[in-house]
Amino acid sequence: MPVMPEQPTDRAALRRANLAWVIRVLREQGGLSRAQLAVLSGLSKATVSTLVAELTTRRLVRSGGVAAGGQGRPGQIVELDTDGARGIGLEVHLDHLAATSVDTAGNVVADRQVPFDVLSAGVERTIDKLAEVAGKELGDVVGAYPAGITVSVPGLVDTGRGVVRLAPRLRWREVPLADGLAGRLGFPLDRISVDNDANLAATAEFEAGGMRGTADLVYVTGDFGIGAGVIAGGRLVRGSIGYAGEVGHMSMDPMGPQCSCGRRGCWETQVGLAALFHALAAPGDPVSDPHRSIEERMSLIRTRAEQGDQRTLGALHQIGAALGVGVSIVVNLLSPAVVVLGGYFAALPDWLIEPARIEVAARAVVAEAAAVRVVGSELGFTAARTGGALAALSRVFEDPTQVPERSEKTEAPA
Amino acid sequence: MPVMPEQPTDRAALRRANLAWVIRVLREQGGLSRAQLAVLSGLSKATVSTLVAELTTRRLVRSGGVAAGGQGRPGQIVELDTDGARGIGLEVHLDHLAATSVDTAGNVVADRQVPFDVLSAGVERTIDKLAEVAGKELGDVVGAYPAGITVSVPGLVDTGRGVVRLAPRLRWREVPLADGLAGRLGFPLDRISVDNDANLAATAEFEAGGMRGTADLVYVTGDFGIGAGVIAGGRLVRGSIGYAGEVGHMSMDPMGPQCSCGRRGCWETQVGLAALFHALAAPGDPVSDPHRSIEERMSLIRTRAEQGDQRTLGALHQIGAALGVGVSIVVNLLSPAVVVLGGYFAALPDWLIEPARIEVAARAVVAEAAAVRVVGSELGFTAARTGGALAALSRVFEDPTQVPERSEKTEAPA
DNA sequence: GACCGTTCCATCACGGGCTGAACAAAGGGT
DNA sequence: ACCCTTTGTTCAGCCCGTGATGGAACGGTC
Repeated sequence: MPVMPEQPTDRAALRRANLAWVIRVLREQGGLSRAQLAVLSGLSKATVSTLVAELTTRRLVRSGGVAAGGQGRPGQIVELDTDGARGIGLEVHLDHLAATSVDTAGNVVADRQVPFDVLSAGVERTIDKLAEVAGKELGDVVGAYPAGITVSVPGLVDTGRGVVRLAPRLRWREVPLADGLAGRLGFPLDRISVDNDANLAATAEFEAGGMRGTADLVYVTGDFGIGAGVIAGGRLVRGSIGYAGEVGHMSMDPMGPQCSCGRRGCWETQVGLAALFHALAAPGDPVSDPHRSIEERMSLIRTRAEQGDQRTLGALHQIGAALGVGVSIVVNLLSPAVVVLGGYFAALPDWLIEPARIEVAARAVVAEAAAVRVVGSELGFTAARTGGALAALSRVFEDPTQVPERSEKTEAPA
Repeated sequence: MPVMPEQPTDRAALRRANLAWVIRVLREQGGLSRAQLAVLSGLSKATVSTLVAELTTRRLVRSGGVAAGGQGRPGQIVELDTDGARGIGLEVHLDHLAATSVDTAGNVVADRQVPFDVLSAGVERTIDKLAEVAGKELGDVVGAYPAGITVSVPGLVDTGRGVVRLAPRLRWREVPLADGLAGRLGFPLDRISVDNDANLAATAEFEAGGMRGTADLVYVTGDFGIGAGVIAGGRLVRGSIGYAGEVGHMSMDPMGPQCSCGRRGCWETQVGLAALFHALAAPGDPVSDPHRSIEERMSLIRTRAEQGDQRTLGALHQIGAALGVGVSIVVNLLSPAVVVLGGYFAALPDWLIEPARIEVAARAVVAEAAAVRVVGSELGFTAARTGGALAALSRVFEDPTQVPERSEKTEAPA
């Protein structure tokens, strides 16, 4: 039985939609006067005034001075009240836990990361520690409304129930993460969600950063595993069971090297971190030393590339080209405006991304499709948790009425 | 500047949304009483009654007898009035033009196909003939409201302007098809649209047929070229410039055969019709004879396969497996619930689809993803124009108020 | 067959939200 | 100073969904 795509609308929903519209347009266009909002929306000035008044009592917008220039009475600017609400993103990673808060303008206002060995701690103690980190982050949200918490996990997630179905790198299976956090934090379960790291990184690029508002965008994670987050038509593509974006095992070469999954020539064997280390370092080379941090090893590689080391440059070029071949498949299938390369790809942009661009351009079906932009992520390794924070905040933009009203008395009289 | 995703809502939009909801739910669930509609929608019975009354004056719903069983007063069934509106789908194909009309229940009520050589006729005379065919189809729409016309074209389309950007097989480039038809037919331009054949075939499978309502669905065309139509989350994925679905030139094997695009190992070289004919027939074999129709040649192949011809069976198995490898890439990226194989794939289902299924299942990242169903299209070669008709009709489901009101006097008194 | 309970549907006064016009407010131009 | 322009608020009005009420239709029961 197909699920009904949209709910029928009553008056409250009408109001919610219009409040949400005002928030969205202010977020995208910055401060505007009521009159400008009325023109943009097609609603009457009276309606806009009441909408702004209601949003003000919920501390989602505030007065932002007067508009300069022009003749006639200057408009009073309405802008986002960035102190009104916060979204919180948490991140579970193999070797650390992290938390990030964003305000309604999309600015990161707090970020903390603690080293943590998830494998040796096990599931329960990891959730304990994650709740502790989240609790501190919630403590930093002083006057603002904590809209929600979204946890980024490198694995397959049942977003409906907040359960991590399978995260091989964490050795997690069927972990009820949202429940665990809700219980430990005393935070409402329906405002806690869990999602895949690639999906959230794509969300971050879409909602904030340089690619903001790009409705068709693909984010590719670069780690030992390769994953993708797909945004099409301004919506995250999850697939029928929420497992979209599993591009690491695309078959790229039937004669290629053996993959951990048992098959040959998966994309991961060509462009994964293991492939990078294998291609540019002999055994014993510090670059291959698993005890060093990824950042440190990236820094070593960067130094060698800058010094013109031939083996390093050759390996990077080869991996960049293979990256481009895989990206071209995604591009031809989905025709995004931008492909954002994250993880280690973004750490070595000068040597990986240009070869990838060339390959993508050469494999575009038509010239226009070659106009796709292939860029490194500006958010770097914080993309996933930033995306989580933005995703948590987005519920406010969809339904501003869930934010509690405050006493209107916030300004001192003259 | 990002386009504002949704418009602000005024009261008329509220009404439209609720009218549209009633139509949609009746289309998916069949006839329902007002009371059932009220429970399903959460709206009051009073509101449902007024909605039904308004839809009745527009001849989109009608009374459908009384509900049997149960105690209390039996409900009066409200059902779609299938005579109220029609969607018209046109199809431009290399060797024929065709038209199809569907009623609001999704039934095909008229279908005509005329042989036509698009290449020798040229653009203008093709549009002339297409308008003639469309005019006859419009003539069959006697009392019903013709909601719109959508033309299926095997090529890249600017759906916003109704222009065929590039259709190599038709040798068309920058053809303003919607304008041409509107002028010749005297039909309102804003109700004529043009779309890619794979997109429309995917729409047809999504809106009608056995896969109806499957929100995540991929349709793969099987012809000389290979294309895909992608539906994700119940929405057609067009990509940033409308060129999504160009899967024919996915790089499957760096050492594979030369492709017409200049590269090696494109998927098309493995599973396109040319690959099929090459694999299972020597030169001079009637199966390779380009003067015979595709249907005739498929029939020959089917006969040989049924007789157990080893070369035929081997070739089909090999192509089916290559089909599965490509499909697995799409499945891992998008995680659809169903992949529908159309074109010639659907004409040889017993020999192509089973090997494809095996390959897809073997390449699924996790067991649940292997649950994807790989099926042949039931709509066969009419999928694209049926999808066009359904797409044209869908504007009525989105905004029922565009259908003109009629005099309420339709039933004879007792 | 009369009565009752149940369910369905239409009607109507009510209320919430948007609208359009009128009006006060705040600036620039002459 | 005066006028013009533009902004934002106020208010009566309208539209649409709501909840209550009551008639209608049917099964069950005595």
